[in-house]
Amino acid sequence: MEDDQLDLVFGALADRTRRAILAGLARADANVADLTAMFTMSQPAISKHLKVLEAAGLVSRTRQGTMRLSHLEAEPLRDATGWLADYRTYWTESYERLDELLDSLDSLD
Amino acid sequence: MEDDQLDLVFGALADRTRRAILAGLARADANVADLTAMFTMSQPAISKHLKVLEAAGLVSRTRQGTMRLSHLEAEPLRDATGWLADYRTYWTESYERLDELLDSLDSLD
DNA sequence: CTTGTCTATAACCAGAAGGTTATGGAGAGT
DNA sequence: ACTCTCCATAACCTTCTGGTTATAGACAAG
Repeated sequence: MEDDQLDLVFGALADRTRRAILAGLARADANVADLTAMFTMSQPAISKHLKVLEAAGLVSRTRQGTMRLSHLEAEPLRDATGWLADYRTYWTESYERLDELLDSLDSLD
Repeated sequence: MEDDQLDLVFGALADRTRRAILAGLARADANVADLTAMFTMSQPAISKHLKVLEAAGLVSRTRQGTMRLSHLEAEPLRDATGWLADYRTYWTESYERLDELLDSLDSLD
């Protein structure tokens, strides 16, 4: 993965509002009004966050009548995970939580 | 993991210089002068980056005579990976690279 | 104790980030 | 055509960020 792309992805994830937006979109696609209702924040602020997420490739959007539906695109999250995985050999703590993570990853198939 | 902590970790990873510093520290501990030599950047700039990494818990530092050795603390990277793992079910692309990642994670024990 | 090396800190700067309010444009319905 | 809703954009403000240079502090060695 390109450094530029990682900048955008990690940068997008560095804001808790954007992480919360992703969490919301994980449950269901949503329009801007829906997302604005989820936060104590103005609608333009949400639109800006969506633009950041879109630039990072984490969200795609389609017109649906007068609305614009935001959809989670989780692919870059895998790429980011791939980058992080390079450091797994340096995870030095007890393996409890690591096992947990591995279990959850294994449960994929 | 706390939201505050994730802010710091993802924020720290959002800069390519800091990611490169982590990559360097993965190979060996290093002092500020060493790291400064690795980049076309002033020493204070590197010190600032180290401060950010330290705040995120990704680097610890010990005095070694007149030097200060920086040491990689990868634990927060695992926490970040854990957060990202919640989205694994939304990785929609072909499973080739995912399998690769799972293999590498499995090879841990 | 003076000198030299390594690092931190201060002061500064330009630009990016994250928020606001105000406004304008696009579609659907009447 | 009007209107209402949904959303984007512009303009603005404040704070944070990432860099700089200049300087001061800590430690080792003469």
